[in-house]
Amino acid sequence: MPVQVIDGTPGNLLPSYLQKVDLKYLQIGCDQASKYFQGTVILSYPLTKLVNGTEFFKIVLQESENSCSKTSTINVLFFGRLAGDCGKVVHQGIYAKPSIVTASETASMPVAPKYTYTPLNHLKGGTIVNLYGAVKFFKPPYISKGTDYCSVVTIVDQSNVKLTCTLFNGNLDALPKIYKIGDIVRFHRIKIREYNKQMQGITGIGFASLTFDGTVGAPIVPRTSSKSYSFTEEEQKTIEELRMWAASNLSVCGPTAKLSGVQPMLFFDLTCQLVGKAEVDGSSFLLKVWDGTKCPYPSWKVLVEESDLEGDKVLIRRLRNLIVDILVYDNHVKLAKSLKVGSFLRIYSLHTKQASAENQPNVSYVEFHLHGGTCYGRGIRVLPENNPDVKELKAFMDSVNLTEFQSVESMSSMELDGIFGNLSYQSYSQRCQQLSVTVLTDHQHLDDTALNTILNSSVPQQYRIRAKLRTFKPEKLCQSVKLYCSKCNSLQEVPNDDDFDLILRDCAAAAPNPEVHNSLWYDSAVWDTENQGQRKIAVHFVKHDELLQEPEDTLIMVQGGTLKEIRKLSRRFKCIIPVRSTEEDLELLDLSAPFLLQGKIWHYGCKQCSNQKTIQNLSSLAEEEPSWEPTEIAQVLGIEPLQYVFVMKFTLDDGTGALDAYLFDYEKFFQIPASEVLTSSLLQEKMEMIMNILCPPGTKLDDLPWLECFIKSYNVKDGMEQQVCYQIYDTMVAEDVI
DNA sequence: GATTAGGGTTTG
Repeated sequence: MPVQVIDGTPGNLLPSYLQKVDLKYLQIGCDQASKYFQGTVILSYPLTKLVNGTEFFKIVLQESENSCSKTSTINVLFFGRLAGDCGKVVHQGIYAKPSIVTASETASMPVAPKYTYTPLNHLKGGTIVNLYGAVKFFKPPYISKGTDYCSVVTIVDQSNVKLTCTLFNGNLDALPKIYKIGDIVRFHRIKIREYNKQMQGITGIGFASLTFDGTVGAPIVPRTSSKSYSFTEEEQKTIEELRMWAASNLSVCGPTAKLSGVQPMLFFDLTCQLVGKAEVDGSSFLLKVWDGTKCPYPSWKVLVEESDLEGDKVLIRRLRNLIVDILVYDNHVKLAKSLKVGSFLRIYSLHTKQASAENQPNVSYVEFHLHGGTCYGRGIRVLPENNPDVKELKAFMDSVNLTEFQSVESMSSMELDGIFGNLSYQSYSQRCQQLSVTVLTDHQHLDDTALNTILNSSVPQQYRIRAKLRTFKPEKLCQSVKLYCSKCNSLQEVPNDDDFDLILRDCAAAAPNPEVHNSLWYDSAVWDTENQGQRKIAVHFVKHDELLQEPEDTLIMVQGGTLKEIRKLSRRFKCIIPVRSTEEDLELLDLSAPFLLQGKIWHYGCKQCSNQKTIQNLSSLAEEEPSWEPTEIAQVLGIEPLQYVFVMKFTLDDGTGALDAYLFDYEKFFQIPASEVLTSSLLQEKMEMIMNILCPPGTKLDDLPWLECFIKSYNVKDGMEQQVCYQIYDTMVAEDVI
């Protein structure tokens, strides 16, 4: 029997003439007849046959107590009967005393070898071993100061012993693809040595690794760059056991967070998509990323030249309220530069820092820094598209955009499916490029806020929004014009012509008092009417420098005229003030009538806030070169003028929600003065045309155009009830619409 | 062909 299996220390059972040698003795030419070699079987291959039928068996032995040999393992090849006998009894872990020893390399084997894995509490310096472990800590591969990428990985197994491995490779792909704490790794041919009185693992020739998701029950799919690797059912069991053990013995809840969950002064791992990048300076680099959620704090925007920014500008603009700017520094710059826009990243130990502007100490914002160095595993790792976290992120990002797009654009299901694929970027861009029919006159730097966010936010606040105009009120546009008193904030209807006519007729019933005709500052003229009984019309022409001016510069005061006559006069004279006469003086009519008519604009005063003064005060205006400004006239007459405003209710919808926002506009929004629209059919037609563009009748929401608006929320007390209202401002219809 | 780093937060 050429093979004998012995237990315990073999030394005493061997013939005494045999002398134990170590590997360095095994040289070609040395007499090995009286020598033996002892080692642990770290690898055995299944018994097989060579092409000529000879039985063949291979094992790898490792010296048990290696002290100074450079090589600690040796391939042992058995042929013929010995191979058959050994193959039946030799298995991994036993000591072996081979009869034939060769130091030559073997040809590659066509069968899978069986590996031995050393528990972490059985490691010895100077050995090369195979290991399994759960990742307790890791630094994602980074560019070392030498020639290679470096990754530092601390693993632990059921023995509860840790091993920190320093892994180098010029090829990033050859390093373990660890994405998070708790991942399971299998290292083959890792060198063990002592460093600082602790065991250390380090890459050597032939190092290879597999990495597995550490989640209990998750599919066991190895992550590796190796084209061929062994993987047995037994190893699946090993992984599941390690997963179970790690689940209860390893703190795997890493500091991951969504952007929506960031807090200032925090280090965390962010899983995100890169949408833009730009060089800032030699030691810092900008990454623009998003994860589909919104950072709850205002975040900084790092200023870079537009031309330096790489990425889809339209997409960046579209996602601007979800994108955060991350500055990466020093050693991370080189890696950051190499990142591809669109790729999914995990950024480890990202730092959020609260800061405030120098000139606005009350306004704070959050900065995102990836500082230099690799402490705490600080770094960036590209995640593959098939990574479960990436899949989840993509699904979430799709849903974010689906909500927005479903209601606002008609998209095919194909477009929806691949919204973040390359194909869809184009259609995405086209949608983003769709111009708004309104533009902001300020606040362009602000990000859009979704309507549902606004509806759920505290009041008062201001927002930039992008929405569609579903409906508006009043439908009859003339009804949107009101009179507003800025002093008492009251709104009132514009009196109609008939009301004015009635007041005029009332006044005309009383004859003008000749006592008050002609004075130092006006000349008076009286006309009789034909076939209208006693009615007389008195016109008082206000003089300047005791002289009458040209009619187009002249203010006249009219008494006893009808609406028709006054209209006629207003076409000729600059200003008309309807008056009546008392015993002592001329005086203004009731404030239900306009106190001043200038061409087509009729000026009204607030009944509540006006404190009428004598008409004699006008003489002071007449002395100087009179410009007859309505505000000046109102002021000297003690009248609080009412302003014409458009008041409309817009029902806005952005797909996330809908709200009613009031438009309160003198002229800015439509670029039409509210004061002139009632007396100009041309302006009325123009306004109608604009509203037809903003909200074409009979159009589906999907096909409606976009409106960029700035709105503010505010509370209104209606009796006991408090109501939240929204108002549009700093917004106007785009020039190409007008 | 050796070196790189050798876990434990920047200070922008």
